[in-house]
This record gives sequence, structure tokens and C-alpha cells, in this order.
Amino acid sequence: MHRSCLAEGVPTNAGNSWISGLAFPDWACKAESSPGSRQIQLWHFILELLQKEEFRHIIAWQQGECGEFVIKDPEEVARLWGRRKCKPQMNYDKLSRALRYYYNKKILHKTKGKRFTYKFNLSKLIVVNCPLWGVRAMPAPTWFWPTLMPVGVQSKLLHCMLLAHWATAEQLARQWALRGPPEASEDKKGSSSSVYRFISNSPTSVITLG
DNA sequence: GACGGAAGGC
DNA sequence: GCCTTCCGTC
Repeated sequence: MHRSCLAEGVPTNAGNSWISGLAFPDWACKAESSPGSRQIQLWHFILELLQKEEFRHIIAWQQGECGEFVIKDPEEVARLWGRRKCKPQMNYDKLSRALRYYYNKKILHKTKGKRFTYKFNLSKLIVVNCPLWGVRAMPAPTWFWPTLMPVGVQSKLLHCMLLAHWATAEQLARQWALRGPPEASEDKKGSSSSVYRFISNSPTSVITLG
């Protein structure tokens, strides 16, 4: 993998990634896993930054708002993005233009009235198998997991599911702090496909659910 | 600051 | 396709 201009301090994909004490496997953060592109996508990079404690002073999840985040230091985020893409002239004006292209794609939308605040679109994301939302684990409906699913579609679905999990990771961490992870509780029994199971398993095993 | 059109690169 | 760059508009 050549990233000669990758600067120190810029998040990479080496090893597992963490958010609020939850481990994400390598594949979850692989820039190269982005469908249709061999290069990292901006929204993926944003998620990388949001995952890491060390960048919390420049970009962070908005408390109490699932999927919403605030860019606290726009020029610094742009600088990091520019380093990652080997575009030293990158600035927030250009980065924000790229973010605005996500509006039509329903990946992001702007939180009106709040400066530098955006929100990942979670409205269409998967709510199944999320204990926090009171949805007991159930087999994924057939419309969601078709028997024959193109690789690209699988990847997109996984990205969507990841987003959903990221958005609830804070709450999960709090729950786990009180009750311990599902593997230590009775929740793991039966056909329950908990969030923990999704996170810890390989994408292949996730795909075969249902 | 935020938006979106246009052109262009890869 | 996904930006990057530039720019006019609000």
C-alpha cells in the first residue's frame, strides 16, 4: 500500500479500530473496501477521525444526536484530509463542497442552524438486531438479505450497518459498563444476533445471517 | 458559512 | 464515480 505522503497523526487503517471501547475489525475501516473506488472516501475518513480519541478536539460526535457530528476545527480537518489525499491545497471550502455532494446521495445532511455540524443519514439504516432500540434479535427479512446479493451491495449494506452501530456505540458502551458485554450475559443464548456478534464476526459470517 | 453549478482530474 | 477547484449567489 503506497501512501508516501501520509503524515503522522493522520489515522490509518492498521489494526482494529476502537470507539467508546468497542473494537471494530480491520475490514470495517478499510478505505479500499469502499465500493466503486480504490481510494478512501471522505465520509469514511470522517468516520475514522470520529472514532479516535486523539481527534476529538477537531471533530466529534454531537452528544445526544445519533449520527450528528461537529467539525470543531474545520481547517485542521481539511488539512488532515488533504494530507491523506496528497492535496496540500485542501481547505474547508473544498472539503465542504465534497460533503455537500453527499446530500443527494443521502449519506449526509446538514444540520441547519448549527455551524460545521453535519449528520449521517440513519433514517434508512438497519434497526434490526439492535438491543438498545428494543428490537429483539430476529432473522433478517428476506428483502434485506437476498440469497444472491452482489458483492457491491453487500459492501454497501455493511457500510450502512456500520454507520448504525457507530451511531449507537456511545450508548452501547454505557450499557456494557453496567451489564457487561452480551457474551457475559444471557443475551448471547438462542438465535440472538446481537450487535456484539455483528461487530466481532467477519463480514462473511454476517452476510450469511438469515 | 452554506449552497450548488461547472469544469476537470484520476 | 468521487472528488478538487473555482466561483457566483444568498
